[in-house]
Amino acid sequence: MNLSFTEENYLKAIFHLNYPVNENVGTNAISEALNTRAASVTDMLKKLAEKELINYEKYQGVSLTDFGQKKAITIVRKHRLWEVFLVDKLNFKWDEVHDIAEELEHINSETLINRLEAFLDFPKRDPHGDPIPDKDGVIRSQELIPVSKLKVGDSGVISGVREHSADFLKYLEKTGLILGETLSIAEIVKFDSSVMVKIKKNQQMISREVAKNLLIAL
Amino acid sequence: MNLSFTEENYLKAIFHLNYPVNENVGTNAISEALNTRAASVTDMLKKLAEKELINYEKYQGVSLTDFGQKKAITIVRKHRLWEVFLVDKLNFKWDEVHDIAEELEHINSETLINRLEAFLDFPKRDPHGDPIPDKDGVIRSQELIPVSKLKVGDSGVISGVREHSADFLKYLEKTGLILGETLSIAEIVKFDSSVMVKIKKNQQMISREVAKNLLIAL
DNA sequence: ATTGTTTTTTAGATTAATCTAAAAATAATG
DNA sequence: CATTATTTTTAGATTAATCTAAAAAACAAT
Ligand SMILES: [Mn+2]
Ligand SMILES: [Mn+2]
Ligand SMILES: [Mn+2]
Ligand SMILES: [Mn+2]
Repeated sequence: MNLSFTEENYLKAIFHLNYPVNENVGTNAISEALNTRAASVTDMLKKLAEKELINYEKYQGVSLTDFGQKKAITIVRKHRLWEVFLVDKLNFKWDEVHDIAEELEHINSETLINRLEAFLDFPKRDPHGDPIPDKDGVIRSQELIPVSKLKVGDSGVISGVREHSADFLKYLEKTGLILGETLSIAEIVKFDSSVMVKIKKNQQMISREVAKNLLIAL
Repeated sequence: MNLSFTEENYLKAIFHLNYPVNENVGTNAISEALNTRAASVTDMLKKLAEKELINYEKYQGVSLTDFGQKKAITIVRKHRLWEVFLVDKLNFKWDEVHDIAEELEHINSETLINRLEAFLDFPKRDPHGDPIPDKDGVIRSQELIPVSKLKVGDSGVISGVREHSADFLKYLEKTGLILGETLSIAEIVKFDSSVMVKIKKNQQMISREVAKNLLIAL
């Protein structure tokens, strides 16, 4: 079955909203994620349910069917592979690729995406540390912990972000909080839960907000 | 101004239909090229005229404005650069790339396409021999002549095709009529204008239909 | 249990892109 | 040039995706 861009965007939004937990997603959550009105979402949910892509019962929220999940994962796979292409081959920065990938993810060709994956040497993660689903839709995700959950003395490798806005990514880049760097916790400020972190020989303070959105592999 | 995929496809169709001649294009010609009904075309022409992308007067056919021409050329540029990418980097065959490029050509990012061009080493022609417009929309086209216009004894380099169907391209590939090969005319059959051509040491017969669609640089 | 708040759905419109059927304009032909 | 044939446009509908305003259901809190 061939889906419209819009339908694909809905599926992907639902996927992200209930991953990895599998709770039902509400209409309002989707409408916020997609910048549409709740009424529009209801209409679309009916259509997606009709196509057996989601499980939908009035007023109860939705979840993806296996079929819908498969479709959603394919879109995520394409999105992330294209991001790798943009960064690795075309020298885009990690804060510049999202919108372009948002369009490229809808290009329709399984061969294309499999060849792209091979061309990129089967990357495991995208430029933001997010895992790339394989051809069969399997996601090998590593457990990552936000800096805000660490204790003084803990250390680990910066491996992902929870927030993908260009502003946040640029901030991280500028202050050296880059994927792959080893980070340790020097101090947690009682007053506002700011965190003093150490990377290489440098110490720097990050806000709790930043700490919550920066993910570490232990 | 941001155009829809549909609007872009109309502009490109109009461009191809009156290139390089600059005669007005009729409604029916467009409707055939795009597989839509003439009535739909009329509606769209009004909209494109409203946006000053085409010159349109009822019953008189249309031509692109400078602005529309610029837009159309950008789409052609993107189409052809993506085709080069698919063939050169992802190992697609020249008969497999058209449909995918048909989608990729609508991805919206000037930076993307300029970087892609650099990544591909500024190719001058796409896999079918068609010239790639530069960043400023300039098309450096070489004069190509169909084999059907040549005389016995003439020779030149196979440099393009007039027909882009996969069937035709596969046929050429299989029979060794490949871009870059030098071809000469051994004989023209009086009866049906079939042409005996010579490539390397091999002679082979091609129909007039094929001869009309195979282009040679002298 | 009643009332108030939030979430979700329905009702009714709108816009883009398409279609069929029929009318109008243009082009071709005897 | 009058008549036919072809091309193009209009009229009127349809489908997808959206919206606003209002009703209905679900949830929360006295
Ligand atoms: Mn998208
Ligand atoms: Mn990403
Ligand atoms: Mn296209
Ligand atoms: Mn081409």
